[in-house]
Amino acid sequence: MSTEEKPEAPMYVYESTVHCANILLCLNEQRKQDVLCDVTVLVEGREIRAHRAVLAACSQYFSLLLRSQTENEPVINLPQKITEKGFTPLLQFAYTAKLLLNRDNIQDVMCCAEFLGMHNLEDSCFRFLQAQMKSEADGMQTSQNPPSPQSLVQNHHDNGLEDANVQPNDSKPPLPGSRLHPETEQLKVTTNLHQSDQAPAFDLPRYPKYRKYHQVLAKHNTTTSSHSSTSSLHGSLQDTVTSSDAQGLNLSKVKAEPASGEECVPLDLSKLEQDGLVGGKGSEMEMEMEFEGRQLSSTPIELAVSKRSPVCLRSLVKKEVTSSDHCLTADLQLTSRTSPLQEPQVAPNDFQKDYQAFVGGLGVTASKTAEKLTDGMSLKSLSFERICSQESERESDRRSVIFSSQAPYHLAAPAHSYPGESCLGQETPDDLWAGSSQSFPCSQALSPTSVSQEPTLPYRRRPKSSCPVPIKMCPRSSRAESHIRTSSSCSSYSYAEDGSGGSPSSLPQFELSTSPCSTMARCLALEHQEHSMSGPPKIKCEKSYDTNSSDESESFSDGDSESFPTKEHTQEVKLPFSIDQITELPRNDFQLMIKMYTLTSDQLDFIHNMRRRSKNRVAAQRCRKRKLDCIQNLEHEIHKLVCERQKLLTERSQLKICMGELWENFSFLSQEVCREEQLSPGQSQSLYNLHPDPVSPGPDPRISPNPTSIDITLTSHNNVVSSPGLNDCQAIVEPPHSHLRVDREAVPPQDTVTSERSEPSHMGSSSVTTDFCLEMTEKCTTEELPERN
DNA sequence: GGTGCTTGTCATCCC
DNA sequence: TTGGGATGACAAGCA
Repeated sequence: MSTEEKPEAPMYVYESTVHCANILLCLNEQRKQDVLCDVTVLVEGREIRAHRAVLAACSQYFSLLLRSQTENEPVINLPQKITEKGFTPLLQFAYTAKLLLNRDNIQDVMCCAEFLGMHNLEDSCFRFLQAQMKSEADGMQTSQNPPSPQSLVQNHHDNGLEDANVQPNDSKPPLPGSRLHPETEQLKVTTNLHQSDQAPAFDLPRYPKYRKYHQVLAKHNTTTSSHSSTSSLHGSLQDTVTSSDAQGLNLSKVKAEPASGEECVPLDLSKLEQDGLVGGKGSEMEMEMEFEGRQLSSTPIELAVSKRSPVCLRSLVKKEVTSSDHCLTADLQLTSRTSPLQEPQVAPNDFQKDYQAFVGGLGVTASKTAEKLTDGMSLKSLSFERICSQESERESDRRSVIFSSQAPYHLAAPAHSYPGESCLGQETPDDLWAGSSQSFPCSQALSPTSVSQEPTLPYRRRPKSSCPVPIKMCPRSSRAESHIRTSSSCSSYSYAEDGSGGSPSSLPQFELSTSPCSTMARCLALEHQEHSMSGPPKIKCEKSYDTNSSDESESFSDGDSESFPTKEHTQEVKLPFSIDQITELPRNDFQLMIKMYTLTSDQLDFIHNMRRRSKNRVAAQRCRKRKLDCIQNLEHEIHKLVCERQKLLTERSQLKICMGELWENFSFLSQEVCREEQLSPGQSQSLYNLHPDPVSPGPDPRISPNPTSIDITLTSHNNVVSSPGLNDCQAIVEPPHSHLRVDREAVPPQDTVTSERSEPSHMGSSSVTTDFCLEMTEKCTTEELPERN
């Protein structure tokens, strides 16, 4: 596949199969020639030749090192901590976007990757691809307008595969520089995820049951966040691994590892079963790109599917340690199998050889890809086979996508799961249909695991609704339905009424309610087709009344016979799907599912009633929870307000004390000033001129220039401050309601009250201070008045 | 048997 | 028009 031999071949064909580092190589042939094979890396004394640009681009370590290194220093001696076992796969990954991991090298690879700064290997690869496609689309827009990855993904969605999770995580346009160091952005996203997924701190409700409900809800949210939050991947995965220890490595759980995790690489699950090469789809992708230039039809889907199966390296290590004996081989599915480097156990020499051949003969191996296309099984097929090995292979592609997209939702549900049902792979074909709700994404949300986990709780257990039971339908009879619910059976469709685990609102069905179900509907369709071929297994979905059936019938005949026709008492509704499907499918999928079957009006009524009740049940639970939250919030607000009021009251009392002291001081100072005024009238005049009233500048001619004294008396609420010189001058302040009387004129004293009240702005030098006092007093009184009232 | 709590359901409104 | 969410009211089970 040497590009030298195929100069006309688009460069992106080559780069599309390699790691993002090679984006540097694809710019032009000249530059590529400049950077090829110019560095020798010494790993444990062994020489490994590599491209300077590749090294620099794929590793922060090399990037920094080579930046300062001259062309005359073609040898890089890696530290001892970098082993050949760990470095070789990484270098191979840099060229092929294929990371081969096994139990022997994974630790070394992780150490090397961490040391070299090769984070987000998968992400960088996806970004590379997207950037490539985007740039390519931009370049060819005038001639061909090739579909961008986003549009392809959109088309993919429009085609019905609207799995929200089946998306490349780099749907955003790549940022400049994000190709080489995408971890910055990814870390940001991770942080946001972590923040947004933080389980809120729940205030425990007062009521015991609600408290229990909230506790479980909080626990669930924590669990969910741990699953959705990258930073807590390890812990959650540990739980997962622990739970799956009994069954070995749970592939579905592995597949459901969040894709946004740092230091995560996608895992080709097929490697768990066959330690050989896969990536047929990747080859297919490459071949399409190579042979048809911009034919990317299947690429985004493959991208999406492969993105659905990432697994964290650390998680892999844990799995390796705990349960897995398989050789794990990470495969981005974006690479071809062209390079012989991709043998799982790559000897260093082989690698050198291969990678030199890779340099010189990249194009040569391309033809081999086509030959190998049919050999390898894609991630889709294999994972699907792993998950649903009983399914026929005639629709393996499509359905593998479906089930691959499904699988994570089993993980997305809280760590608890049905014992023995957590792995789809364990399902029998019958389970797949009759128990389809078990494999149903949302059904996990309603799994009565909490019941099983809390066996002491005397709640009504919810039988496996996925196994439809006979249901007596009493259409349009609320009473009857109420009996159905409250009877011993309660049952076939009621949740575990512990208010917690079985509470739909407390479980992640809302998080899962969108996309997976559409695929599930497709599954249903497929299942339906299958079962149509072998005879529709008309499942009797009939609500049983268990031991109280006689009582129930009595109750019907006693009190409820008026509310519905008698003939409906014993009417049985046979439904071809489970209760979970009725209640949990999204609207479109639900309608789609209904249209698949020919249902009678009774069946439709029953289905719609059940669905409505289910929805309303959940809504009621949410509503009550909200109500309780509101009450709690209000109580909290009240508590805060009471505390604040206490604080304000204390502050006000302190202010009163301060005000009293201020008045005393002011009065005393006024006395002093008045005495001095009496001694030196001229100074008083100058004082007036220096401190004019801000409202009426300049001394009022009617005011005597020589006030003898100012007597301020605060008469409000017994805070009376009298000056010792009442006889000399009077400045009476009555703070309440602006009853302020300031008399600075000793002569004539008889005018003081009226004149000052009518013209408060003519208070001269003391007016400023008096205004302040007035203001403060008014503030005090106005604050106190409402309290008195 | 009365009471309080919890939960499911219905009716209704609204989007 | 239909579906669904929100919510008050009611009924039943349970301790």
